[in-house]
Amino acid sequence: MLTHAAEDYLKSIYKLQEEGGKVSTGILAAYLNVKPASATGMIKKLKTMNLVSHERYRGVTLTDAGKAIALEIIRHHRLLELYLVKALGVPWDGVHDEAEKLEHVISEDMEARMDEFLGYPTADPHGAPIPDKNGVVAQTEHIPMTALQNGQSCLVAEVNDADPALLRHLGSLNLYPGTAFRVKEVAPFDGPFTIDIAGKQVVIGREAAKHIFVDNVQDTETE
Amino acid sequence: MLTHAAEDYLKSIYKLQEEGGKVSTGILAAYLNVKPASATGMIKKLKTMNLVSHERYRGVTLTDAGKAIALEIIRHHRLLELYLVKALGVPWDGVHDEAEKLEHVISEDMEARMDEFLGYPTADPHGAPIPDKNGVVAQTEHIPMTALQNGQSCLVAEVNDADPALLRHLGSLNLYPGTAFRVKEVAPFDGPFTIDIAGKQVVIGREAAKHIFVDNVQDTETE
DNA sequence: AAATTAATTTAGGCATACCTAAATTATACA
DNA sequence: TGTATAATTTAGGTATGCCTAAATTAATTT
Repeated sequence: MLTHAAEDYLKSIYKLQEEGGKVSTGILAAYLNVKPASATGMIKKLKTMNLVSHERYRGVTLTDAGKAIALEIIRHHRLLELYLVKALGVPWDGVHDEAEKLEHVISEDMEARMDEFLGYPTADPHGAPIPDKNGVVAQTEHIPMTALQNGQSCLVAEVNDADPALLRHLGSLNLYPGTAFRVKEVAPFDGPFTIDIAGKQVVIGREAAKHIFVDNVQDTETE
Repeated sequence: MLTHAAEDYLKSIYKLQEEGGKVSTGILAAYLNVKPASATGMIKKLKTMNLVSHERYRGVTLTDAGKAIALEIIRHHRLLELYLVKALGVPWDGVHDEAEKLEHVISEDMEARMDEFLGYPTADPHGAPIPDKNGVVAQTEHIPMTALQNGQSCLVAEVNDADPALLRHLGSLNLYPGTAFRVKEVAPFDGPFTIDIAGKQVVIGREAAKHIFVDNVQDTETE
């Protein structure tokens, strides 16, 4: 069995690979709040286990075996987040940290039981896809909110789960995945967004908007 | 924060203190499947943290602070066991190992939410008392089944949770805490027990009986 | 009381996973 | 192309928690 740290490295490499592309030692170290030298050491170890490919100075890539483990951990994490919200009523800004600890520890049996309890869900409370038990991730098209134009309407698809304070803020505005809103005004020079949501008018700062992703974007009349 | 290993030591010292009395380095090491030298090392560390008292060659005792932590971990473990049975339908012979891993990892918030979900229970699925959130353990009088005489009836109070195979066996006989039975015959020379349980007649081997504890013992007519 | 046996502790080592500091390699620019 | 800068790796050190083997202390037996 792998150590928790090794699992965290694999998970992080997967995520960085998804969004960025090339995963350098430095990027990985920064992402994990660890010094580059420490990342070098772990990469070496993972390489001997055939979980990553690595060429000096050229970055890491997951092997199929490494990717399978990364997806398994991500599946645990996201199932746990949803389970904590649905079964125990934990607020959505609290589930990330709890799941971060539990994901390394639960058995396959518990994973299966939570999956069944939740009705085989495909997204966690923040809208991130839950890989199925074979590691298949439903492909989704999420557009950054910052790309929206005046007058466009859409559905919240996903929000970044890392910052609890941001999540509390978004929760207070009801910006949960699945919620519809319409862009009323985008202030110039990278200013804030004014949106219509559930009949109310709300201002979303640029920084917050960067952490929100949407889909079902449609052009509507600007009044 | 304490390491998982340190928590396991405190928990084990507490349990050995409960049943036995004096906890020697060797007993503790054997209980934890560790060499005596390793136990010596951890005891030293726990002593510097004022969690145990220790005199060379005279055994360990928990300080109040150490006892509080031990009870906290035991509370986690037993709440988790009951939660896994009630909320996720895990069979009672599977919950011990799962709880053993989770007990070190759950937050106080999760502990409180499980406690509420379960209705502030006082015993785990094996009948062991769950300390309350202040570390108070309800005192119970559990008599070993091996002390029962012909014709006595009683309620199952607690069974040893360590051996899954035994638990499966007891489960198949419906010997869960709370279940009533009556001793029909005790075979001489430390032989097996024949009991009446839910209308059926069942034979319980001596070894199994050692792991069963009862209460509400009453003398009934021997037919 | 001395000698044997058992329990405990000390000493020294290993693996994990982190760190800092120094050395190396690659890249960018003048 | 040579040199400065940035990224990466190597080298050596820390702490945890385990191990074995040797030394010490206590308890038991005769």
